[in-house]
Amino acid sequence: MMDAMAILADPTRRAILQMVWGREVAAGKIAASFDVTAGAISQHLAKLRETGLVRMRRAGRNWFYEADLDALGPLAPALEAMWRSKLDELRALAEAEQRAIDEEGAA
Amino acid sequence: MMDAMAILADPTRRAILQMVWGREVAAGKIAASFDVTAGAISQHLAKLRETGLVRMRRAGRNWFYEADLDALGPLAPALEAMWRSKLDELRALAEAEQRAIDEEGAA
DNA sequence: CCAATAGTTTAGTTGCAACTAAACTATGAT
DNA sequence: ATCATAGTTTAGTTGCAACTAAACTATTGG
Repeated sequence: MMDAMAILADPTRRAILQMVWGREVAAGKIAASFDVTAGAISQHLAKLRETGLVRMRRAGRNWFYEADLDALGPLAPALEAMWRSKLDELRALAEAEQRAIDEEGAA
Repeated sequence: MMDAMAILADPTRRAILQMVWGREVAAGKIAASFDVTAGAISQHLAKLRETGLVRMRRAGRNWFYEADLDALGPLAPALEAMWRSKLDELRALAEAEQRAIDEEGAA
């Protein structure tokens, strides 16, 4: 079996985890937001499930997944911080672009 | 290039990082503590270096490596916590064994 | 200058993780 | 019962990461 760190090494799996962070999402909805096959996503979900990083619940034909923050232990806050700082970077970039546009107008 | 998370997915690289955590260690000393070739360890060190996760300093024929805690960002405390809890587990295990021995003597 | 030491770098191999396509399972609707 | 939907599972392919062995670079010591 792969350890938690190895599971999180894959960018697709990290994106999945981010998607089901704090809320349940159906497998189909997850699969739809990636450009790989549903089978591939299902395999990623299976690995996340086997490591206990996500919980699963079936409701009719839908399988709802959600991150298990407790199982992630110290990695949970680390991931949140990384995602947050990534958002911060994007915001900073957007602001820098806006400034560039403003200065262009002033020149 | 691999991202920090992918770099840390490899158990050997994590063990190297733990070894140079908070102190400089020569490449040779690092390599000696693993059962793979020095070349393999050098390649791991190169990846850690390229990602900025370790710093390097040459002194004569020796190359000293040390973890760059700042570069690890939110992952630094997470790794420390994981290592600490691993130590805690080992300690708990050792204590349980000691108790078993004590009870055997008492029986 | 020559040999030894400390380590890196390169070329080539090998195993495994991620993927696709297709088969399969289970539920819901008609 | 039959078909559609939602998803998993399996079989097979492919690319890449980790490894070894060997060549190479740079420094120290005689």
